[in-house]
Amino acid sequence: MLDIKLIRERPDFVRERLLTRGGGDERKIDEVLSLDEKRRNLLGEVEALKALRNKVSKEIGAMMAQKKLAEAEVKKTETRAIGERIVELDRAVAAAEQSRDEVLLRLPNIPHSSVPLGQSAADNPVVRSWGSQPQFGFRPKTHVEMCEQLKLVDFARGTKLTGSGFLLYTNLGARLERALIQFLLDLHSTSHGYVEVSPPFMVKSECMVGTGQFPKAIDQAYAVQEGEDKTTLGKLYLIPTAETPVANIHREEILKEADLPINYCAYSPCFRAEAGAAGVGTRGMIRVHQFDKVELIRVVNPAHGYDELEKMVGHAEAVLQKLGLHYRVIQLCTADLGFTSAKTYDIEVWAPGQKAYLEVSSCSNCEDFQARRMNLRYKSEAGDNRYPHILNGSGTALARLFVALIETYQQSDGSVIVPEPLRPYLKSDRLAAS
RNA sequence: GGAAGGGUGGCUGAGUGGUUGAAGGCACCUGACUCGAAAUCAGGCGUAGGAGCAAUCCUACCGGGGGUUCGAAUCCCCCCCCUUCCGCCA
Repeated sequence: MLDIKLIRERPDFVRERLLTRGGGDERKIDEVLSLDEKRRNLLGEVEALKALRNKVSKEIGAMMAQKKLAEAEVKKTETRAIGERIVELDRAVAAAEQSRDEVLLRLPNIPHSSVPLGQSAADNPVVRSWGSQPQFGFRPKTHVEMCEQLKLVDFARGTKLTGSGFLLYTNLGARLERALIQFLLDLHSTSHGYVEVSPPFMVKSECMVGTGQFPKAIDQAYAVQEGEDKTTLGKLYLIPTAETPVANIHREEILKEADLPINYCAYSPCFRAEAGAAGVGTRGMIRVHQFDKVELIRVVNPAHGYDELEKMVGHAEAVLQKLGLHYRVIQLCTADLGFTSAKTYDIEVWAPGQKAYLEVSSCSNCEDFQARRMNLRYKSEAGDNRYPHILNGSGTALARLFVALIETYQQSDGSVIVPEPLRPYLKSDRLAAS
């Protein structure tokens, strides 16, 4: 959530920055300002009345103590009307505040000044790349062919169980998935200084608001119903990423400055309705409704937010380097930036069977945008409460990593060589049809 | 799910309708004393919103929400959480 004070004091700056996103949100600034002014006017009015009521009530108390009962009764009768007016105005203030916040909660974050201007994803610059596209002496297969031949994933039965976009990993496929999760968690927790956590896979709507999925993207979430109790429907949501529960761990808290930075890594399945994406890359494992991911979350001092973002990208890149997978890092331009992010790098891994780069990580600094929504603060050395920067990065998403891995390491005989770092986890150096 | 007890400031712990944003203690900060420290003494010490150039002032907050009242931490209703016991259960 943007700071209402910033909008009040520098509306032109906010409008100009939002304009670079191309979403038309800058047009809502006037609405926010007028709702905010309405709220403040009502607030001033009701607070003056409350001050009056408090004063009179004390006077009544004093009269009662002096046994001037008749006089007190007269005052009480006079004051009754003030109370009624206060109730009305309180409701009006709450309504104005709610209207203001409804608009405010749907405004995206302001892009950082270092983010390149652009009109679409086509304008995202490539920052660097690592390795090179592997060459094959044969036509490389797609992961779909390979999964079927090696029986790594049973697409048909996954669909039978739940529907399209849900995967049934089988045998060595299931083992590989589990090996990858463990490899990733071990790497980040032992080599990169992240504390491993294992969060709930369902959260309350407050958490979804905190990390920015709600209210705007509520159509992308799966809501849960408890047993036959229909009143519970919509109270809990399946998480679209571990970022949601993990970034909210300290919501409503005031941390100490010395507690920062806080670094968490977590595995979770991710549930995404992908509403409106039907028909787009629906075949195979590239775009599914449930996938595994290891997420990195950092809560840092704002002074170091952007240095820490660079480091976090490095942590995600280390995954692909260790696995020997060719990738490139791109920076999202203003038009492609996610709702909560001020600056984002995406990491795209090369998948030879797809002849395409697949996004396996997105690393963002959301600055204080999420901290403000979840009321997460830290007490500075100076003694005042401030909002920390919250960073999130995939380290990395699994279904696509799985794809890149088997497509990259496929052999002419149809088997897959397992890269060195995974062998201890998989207890095998090769995936082959049995 | 049932029963009982309980949720007050960083901690502890008073407070059952009227200068209580909240006694006392601990912790913390500043000053005095001291070569320095400890002890002691004096003062300070919550969060948020609003008005104001500022000093400062006002409003709200005692788990959350609603109600009664001129006035609620205190009374009433609903909900949440914690502890213990019982039931159920991987």
